Amino acid sequence: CAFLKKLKRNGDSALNICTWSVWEEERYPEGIKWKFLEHKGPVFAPPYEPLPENVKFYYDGKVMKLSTKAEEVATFFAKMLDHEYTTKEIFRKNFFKDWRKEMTSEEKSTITNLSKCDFTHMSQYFKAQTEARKQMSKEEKQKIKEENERLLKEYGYCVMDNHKERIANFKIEPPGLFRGRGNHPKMGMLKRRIMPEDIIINCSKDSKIPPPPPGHKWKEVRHDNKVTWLVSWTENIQGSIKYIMLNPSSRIKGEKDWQKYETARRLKKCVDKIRNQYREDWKSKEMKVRQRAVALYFIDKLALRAGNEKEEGETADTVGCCSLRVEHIKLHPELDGQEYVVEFDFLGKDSIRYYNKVPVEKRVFKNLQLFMENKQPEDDLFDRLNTSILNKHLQDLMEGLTAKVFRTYNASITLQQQLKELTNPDDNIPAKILSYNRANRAVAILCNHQRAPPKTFEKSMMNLQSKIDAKKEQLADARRELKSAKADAKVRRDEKSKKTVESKKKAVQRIEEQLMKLEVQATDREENKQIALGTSKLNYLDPRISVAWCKKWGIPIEKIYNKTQREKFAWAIDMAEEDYEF
DNA sequence: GTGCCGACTTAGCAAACACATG
DNA sequence: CATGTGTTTGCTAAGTCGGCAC
Repeated sequence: CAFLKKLKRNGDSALNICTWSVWEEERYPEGIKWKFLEHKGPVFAPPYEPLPENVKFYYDGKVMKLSTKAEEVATFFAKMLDHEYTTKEIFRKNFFKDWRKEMTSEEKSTITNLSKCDFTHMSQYFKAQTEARKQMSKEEKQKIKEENERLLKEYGYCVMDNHKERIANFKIEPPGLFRGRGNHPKMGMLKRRIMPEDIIINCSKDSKIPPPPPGHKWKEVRHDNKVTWLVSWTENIQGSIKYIMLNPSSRIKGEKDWQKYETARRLKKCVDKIRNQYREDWKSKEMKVRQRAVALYFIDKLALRAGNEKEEGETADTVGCCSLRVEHIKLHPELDGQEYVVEFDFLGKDSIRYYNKVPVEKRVFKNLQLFMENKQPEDDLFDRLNTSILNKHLQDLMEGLTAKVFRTYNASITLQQQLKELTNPDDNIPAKILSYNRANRAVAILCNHQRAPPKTFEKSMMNLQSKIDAKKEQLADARRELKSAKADAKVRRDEKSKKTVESKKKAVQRIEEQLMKLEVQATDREENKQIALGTSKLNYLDPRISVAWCKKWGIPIEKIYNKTQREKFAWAIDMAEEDYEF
């Protein structure tokens, strides 16, 4: 459809005109995700293989032979022995409770104290296994690789409408011990083995329905074309549903991704109005409206998440904007020469700490003081607000607007601005890429995408530094050689020595360039110590901005996106020209 | 409104892999 | 060719948000 393709090229939203994809030949009515879906079902975790006889478990110093079920769960713990969390009280308590459920009554009556359990022999056995796997011959490794490829080929793809699509996670999660992030009350609980009887298959009626493993039945086979998943089951820790879905490279995911950025671009058009509106609302007579307006200001300015309520005791204690509590902020009328500073300190998604001191407008500050009046530290800051109220309001301001759109919008617009600001036309490619990474980094910092500093960070920095030192020496040598060659040429005045000068010059230049590249690399790495760029790149930055930037400055797209990322963003690579504006 | 569920996106970490280096 | 290092991929937990029942 040439018309739609042109719309796409111009970056205009075809979505405003129709809700189906320009990639798809056929149109879908509202809510319909596909017409035909065929797949081979999931791959189950390999069955438990009992330990060899010579691997012993000891209870209270004495050898004890465990039943297969109890042994399996014991191996989960043994495999984690080196990990810090097996020392944690909650982890141990949860594990022991669930382990006991798997024991025979005899085992249950004997094994009453986890501290008397000795898993070290089992642990050593697994370590030896890991080691042996590493030492495998090339042929053996090749064989495993081929087996994996076979599995991928057989189960890793499906047919959705007229396309063969890659499946994201076709393997069922194996049983093990649950480890939540942060201080999770359920850490150590047994994540049970998923059986075909737990599995719901979703595919089209007229497709070849995947057969369950011999001797088993599916829980259900359904034909729901209003959803995108192929397989689902209910997980036993939180009771939530898990899905098998398509890879980000698929039409259905790509289209959704595109749509997400188009919504963010629509926000761009009305964000000024919305900002004026919430600034007005700071003065509202209604408490609810004021809270809503201050929360929205945080979401917009600081890219905070919406912050749904969570069930207490079921998950780690983390918050987002609407669920902030009084204890998470401190108000400083004056701090380090700045007025009206709010100090945030709370755990967000994945228990990542958000710590920030932000000067805010006086009205916001005064409102916060008001919201905190007569409250305990553990009380909600925005007691008249939740995500549902906020999102309903946002919906009124713009169709399709929700709290998370602000994160997408601010991330993408920041990238675009930073790229404009930081890219120096005279820079060479590595320096331009450094600029790109810095722009990316600005976004990651905004979104608080942190990572644990790599374990080998210091060492790797030192290695890089010594490389730089070596290169500097090499450069000094090359310069000396050039100098003497020049002197030589002056005396001799023949062609050969002139040529030598030229080649020495080139050598110096080459080394200078290499040195610069290394120094750029060092800067980049140092600045990136605790920052994770991947998440924003993958989820928040309109890929068309990056594609356009690459085109504009002649940077090969491979320098910015690796293979997987290029597959995910194929739609954008295909679509964006160098003049694309977010 | 509130609580709950279902579907989907977003997230950091660890294992696997690829590639450079000695 | 082994080894070490940086990059990529896999894994799955943890969010968002809409819809439904009460």
